[in-house]
Amino acid sequence: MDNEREPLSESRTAGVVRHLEELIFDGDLQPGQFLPSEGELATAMGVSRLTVREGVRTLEARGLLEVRRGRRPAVAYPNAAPLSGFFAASLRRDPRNLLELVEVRLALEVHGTTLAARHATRTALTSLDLAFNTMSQANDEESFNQADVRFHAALAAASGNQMISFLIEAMDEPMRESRLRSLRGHLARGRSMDDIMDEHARILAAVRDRDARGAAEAMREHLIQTRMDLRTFLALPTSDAEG
Amino acid sequence: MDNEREPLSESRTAGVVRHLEELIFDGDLQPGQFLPSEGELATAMGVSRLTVREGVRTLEARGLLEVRRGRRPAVAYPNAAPLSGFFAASLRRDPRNLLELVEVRLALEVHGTTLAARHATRTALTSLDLAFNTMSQANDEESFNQADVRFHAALAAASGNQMISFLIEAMDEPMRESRLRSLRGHLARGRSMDDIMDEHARILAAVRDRDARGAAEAMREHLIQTRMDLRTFLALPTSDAEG
DNA sequence: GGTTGAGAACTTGTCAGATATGTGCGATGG
DNA sequence: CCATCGCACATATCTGACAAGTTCTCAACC
Repeated sequence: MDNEREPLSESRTAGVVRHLEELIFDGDLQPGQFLPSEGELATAMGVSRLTVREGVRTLEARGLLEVRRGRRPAVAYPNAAPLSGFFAASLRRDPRNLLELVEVRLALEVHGTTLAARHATRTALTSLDLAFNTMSQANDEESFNQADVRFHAALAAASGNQMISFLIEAMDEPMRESRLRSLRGHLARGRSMDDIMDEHARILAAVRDRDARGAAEAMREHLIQTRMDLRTFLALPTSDAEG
Repeated sequence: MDNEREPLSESRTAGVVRHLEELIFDGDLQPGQFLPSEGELATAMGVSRLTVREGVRTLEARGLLEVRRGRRPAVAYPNAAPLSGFFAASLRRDPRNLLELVEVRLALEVHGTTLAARHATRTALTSLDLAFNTMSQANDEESFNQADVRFHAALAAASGNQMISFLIEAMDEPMRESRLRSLRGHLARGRSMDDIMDEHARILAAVRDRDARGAAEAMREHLIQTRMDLRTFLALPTSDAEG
């Protein structure tokens, strides 16, 4: 019972999508540069403007094009929007996916921290310092969380691996709410803000010392604590297994 | 000089997208179920069918809808297509991103293996066995690689974390070509297929023994070898740093 | 009664043409 | 030289129409 059936010939919209992809990838178009207008593309490809529009929409949703009224479509700078959309949709579909996302984040951040300890440039370390200081001076939950996000983003950036950066960044927005919950759980467990600052301080020190293993371990411990905080808030068993 | 300008009121298409998202997420529509037809949606939302179509296309690109000619749009089952598209686009934009992807994969697979050792069900172990045996009996490059992919996919699935599974799966297709390169590099380094099988055997054994730490370590070593293989093929320095 | 098959009804895919509105550039005037 | 005002161009959206694929209905047939 193979119910799958390939269309005999790809739809015109699919053809437009492929054509546009070729323009973007193989057409020597740099991010920020403009494509021909919808009308021009339509006549060039022998389809109606409507069909071009649908293709353009598809590539916009994939984060490859930037469309604004009155301007021609522009090649987008690489960005994490598609990832962000994916994670956000996963969470909206089933909030239980939050715990899965936390695991992904743990894996990526621990490895990212390893890389950061090895490759962080001076400027990367500077922005890491900045975020850390902002955190320590924050006097309300909101600004603290904001600085916390910036710290982790700066650390991901320090890894020199943009893919990791994008993934971390993409999870920030969908997990914004969970950060608050985690903080509540943290306090509910009788722990203080100083603990959190200590954890971050250890990470920062190890990265600065180029101690890859120590930095990874510090990050791992921090994220395991965070995971327990979240589980506490969600009233789930707080297994303290290490990984 | 803030050149950003928010549109005074969101475009109608954006409104349609939000409306459709609400239908999908909050509308008690299960994957596989159908939305109202484009025409019905159009009259219900007071826009033209064209506008509805653009919204539908957007959500299709995000992996939330499945559209086929003659049928109404259906809610899609959660899938990794958007992730796959993202990774593929990243690689097409700049093949150097391959090494970054390898790092992401290392982070996720190592952690996924840890989870697999802890949580793998009996059936998950069975399919892992199956993939392993298929690998060992493969007699050409193509079928070997195919079984290799299945082994890693089964391992990711055994972690019980669908998010990790999706991410691994999403990287498979874009990295298909690199797998061949890695194999070439492997042989170029004077190593044999038996080495690869040994590495996999160690992983499998540790997972079976519920030895989370050992499984993670075996996977890490395997992926570091693979990374070196790839670097050899690409004629890059093969740093053997651990992480 | 159950099965099959031909349409009918519905739905998406695509086209054409038209209007509204935002962008950018160049002419114009101070 | 510089600000401003149009005008050409581009996207956003609508209407109406037809082609082509899918599903449902119902009658004819075994």
